[in-house]
Amino acid sequence: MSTPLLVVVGPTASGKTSLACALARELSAEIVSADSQQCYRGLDAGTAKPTAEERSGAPHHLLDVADPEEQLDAARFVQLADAAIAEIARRGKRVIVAGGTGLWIRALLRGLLDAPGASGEFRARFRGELEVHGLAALHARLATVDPEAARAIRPNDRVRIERALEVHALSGRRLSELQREHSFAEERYPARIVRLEPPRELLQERIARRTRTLFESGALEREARWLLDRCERIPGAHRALKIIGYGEMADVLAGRCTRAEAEERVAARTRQYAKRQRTWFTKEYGATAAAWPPDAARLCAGVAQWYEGASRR
RNA sequence: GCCCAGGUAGCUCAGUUGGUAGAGCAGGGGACUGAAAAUCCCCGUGUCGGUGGUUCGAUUCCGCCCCUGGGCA
Repeated sequence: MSTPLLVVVGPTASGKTSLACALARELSAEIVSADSQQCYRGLDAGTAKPTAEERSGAPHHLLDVADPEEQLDAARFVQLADAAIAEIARRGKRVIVAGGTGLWIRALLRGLLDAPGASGEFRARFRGELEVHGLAALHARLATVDPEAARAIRPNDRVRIERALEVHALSGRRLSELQREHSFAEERYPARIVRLEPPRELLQERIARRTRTLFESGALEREARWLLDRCERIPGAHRALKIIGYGEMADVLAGRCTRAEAEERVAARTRQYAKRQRTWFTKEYGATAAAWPPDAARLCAGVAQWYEGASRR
């Protein structure tokens, strides 16, 4: 697996899609999306998925590969992305990875630790115990089976306590040990990072504009209605209501809040999300200078050379 | 014009039997190994509407004034 990857990262609304499309056209590349929400069918405008025009200009992969009730996770993403990358390379095209899900991109580039995947059975049991004993008791249990993980995980972080206990219950191994052994040592692909980092004020303006359009166009409402209908018929679909926008629109449709309140809430959550992404990408790739404002033509020149060198490795 | 209720953090509000005040949200920073648009942690000085008075001390009590609701005329 030595296909070189040009990886475009950045917070939501930073212009990853349009930059990736521009680069793809110039470099004769195809785009692999690394976005944990755009992979779902039916959630388009709400997840700012590339439009049909953008997609026809540059082939995209890993959009619309699951229904909202199907849970895609980091491991599954890596499998799908590996397959897409191999297939693109086989056709002699270059590969651009673009997306905002830091965990998934890191998993693709550096791998995940060798641990069992999510278990529905374990998680159902965990929920039952949480109900009966409370989270503090479960954190205490983690402290007995994996003290190091218990120290690293905050007592209120239900998701991580659950995962650490899950790994131990299913594999008999401590998550903390597996993490130490793995430590992202593996380099799965030669990668060149392009990190988009717009100034805060500009990003907030773009987020406000995008949110405005989402509400004005009626697209979010249409998709939310579709999703709500699906929730009534298909177990697990309600999970998608956590995606920024859909739950808020569901509140509007149920009369729980006004459109203006929902729009403000959506914009705020998007800003907060963008901040988390900025923190992640700065920590992960802060060594490479941020590309802002992005200059597609200049990037192309440097990147084309890099592809040749990296491919020959 | 009169009566009532309010005016405290960017917003919504709590509170101080007189010793200059704190929640939620917003905002800022951070963590993150199969839920990641998720989950979690840290960060709170603001003429307590204005102005006089009482008091050692007033955001708190009293007077007047201004503003916002609601009611009566």
